[in-house]
Amino acid sequence: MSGAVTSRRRARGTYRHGDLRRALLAAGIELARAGGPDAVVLREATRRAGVVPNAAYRHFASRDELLRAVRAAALSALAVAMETELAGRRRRSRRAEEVARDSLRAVGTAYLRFAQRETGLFRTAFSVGDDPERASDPAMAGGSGLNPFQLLSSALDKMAAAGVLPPARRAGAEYLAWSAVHGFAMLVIEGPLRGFTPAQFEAIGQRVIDMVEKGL
Amino acid sequence: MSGAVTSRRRARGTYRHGDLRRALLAAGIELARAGGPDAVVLREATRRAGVVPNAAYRHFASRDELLRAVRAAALSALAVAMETELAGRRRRSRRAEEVARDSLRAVGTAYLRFAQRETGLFRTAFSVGDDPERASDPAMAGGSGLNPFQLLSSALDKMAAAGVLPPARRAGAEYLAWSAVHGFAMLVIEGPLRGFTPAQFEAIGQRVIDMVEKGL
DNA sequence: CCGACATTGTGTACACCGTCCACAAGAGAT
DNA sequence: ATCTCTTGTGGACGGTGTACACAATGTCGG
Repeated sequence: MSGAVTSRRRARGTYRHGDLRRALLAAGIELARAGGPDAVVLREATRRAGVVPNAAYRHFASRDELLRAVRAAALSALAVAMETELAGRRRRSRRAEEVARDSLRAVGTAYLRFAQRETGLFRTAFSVGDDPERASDPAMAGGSGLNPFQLLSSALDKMAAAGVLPPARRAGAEYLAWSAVHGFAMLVIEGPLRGFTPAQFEAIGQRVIDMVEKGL
Repeated sequence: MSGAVTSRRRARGTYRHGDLRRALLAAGIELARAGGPDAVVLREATRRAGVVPNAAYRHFASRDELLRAVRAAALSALAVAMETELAGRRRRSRRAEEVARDSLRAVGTAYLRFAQRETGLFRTAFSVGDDPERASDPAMAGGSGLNPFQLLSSALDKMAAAGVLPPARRAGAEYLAWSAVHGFAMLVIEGPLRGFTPAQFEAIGQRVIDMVEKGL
């Protein structure tokens, strides 16, 4: 009984893992996806990577730092989802006003759908505290290099440029739009609105976006 | 060395505690107030009550059940804050429309201020999953017997009655209003908007409420 | 080629957590 | 006074994050 049975470790013959940081991050993401932030447990990630718990400390200073890395990946995935939704709406060219409005709707809709489809990642992305607006970290950006917050800002800029959003109300509009959509997502995911069917979610979600568009 | 030194237990001479459930709940509330839901740790609560960890299991089936009780208390405190804010605005009598609008603003403002002042309790109230809409539990109501959600509904009813909110848009309006305010609170408390000063919080919070009023 | 050195994974250990089980101390009814 | 039910105690187990010493491996200057 040397060492091949106890757990499912040792699929690897080499002493060195080779790509442990990435493996731990991938395991962490999988855990977050399935169970949200609390499910990101360091020991389980190392187990999945086929490595002893302490090995993680060569790549992350603490469980919390691993969680932050997972969080960045989740934000990045959200950014990609937004970009995809945005691209899908650029079909035929229409009036600039309509395009601008549609950008905002695309961002909001992608946000809500992501929250619904990737609940664990969504919760992980927002249930952890981070330093304020460390916006420049490319780890949480999408293909365009913009993170979710910046994508929203860009949509609002477009609205302001198209004259749909009065300049006086442009400043801070991110906060208003984000608040509404984010709050709705949270209430449905782990709040008192749990149990909504996907259809209800979609319908009321669109009404939330209507409210933003109208009330901004 | 019989038993009087090790921890700070045994301020009590009697074997029976007498009011352990309440003591544990009080300790749990204090923990939640100071550190949010994760800080509600069963063993610490028993320590503060001067009792051995397992004693808690005579009153709560699990840590989770203790947490739910704390959560109910937090919701009740929020309801009270709303009621206070509502009462404070009923100064001179004005037009019904204005009163109705003001009720909604009072509910929203109280919500945000509570989130700001009692951050730990606020997070506890909403960061834990519960069965959908177990609305009738009086443990989470305020002095009026209504819980926060019901207070919001009542404000919206008032608006509908006063003709400020078209009947067609009354249904589901709770979700819209709540989403906006809740989302803002979450973003400021533990999201990317952390670091806002109280003044910013108050100012943008009022704009969020403006948006709701206008966009509903 | 080979030994010094930096990197990365291992082993052992600790404190803390939630929870299970058997048992003892008291309260209340008969 | 005894019987029984409730409530607190003691001890244990498996799980977690993490600190420390050590071993295996890669790297680089000679």
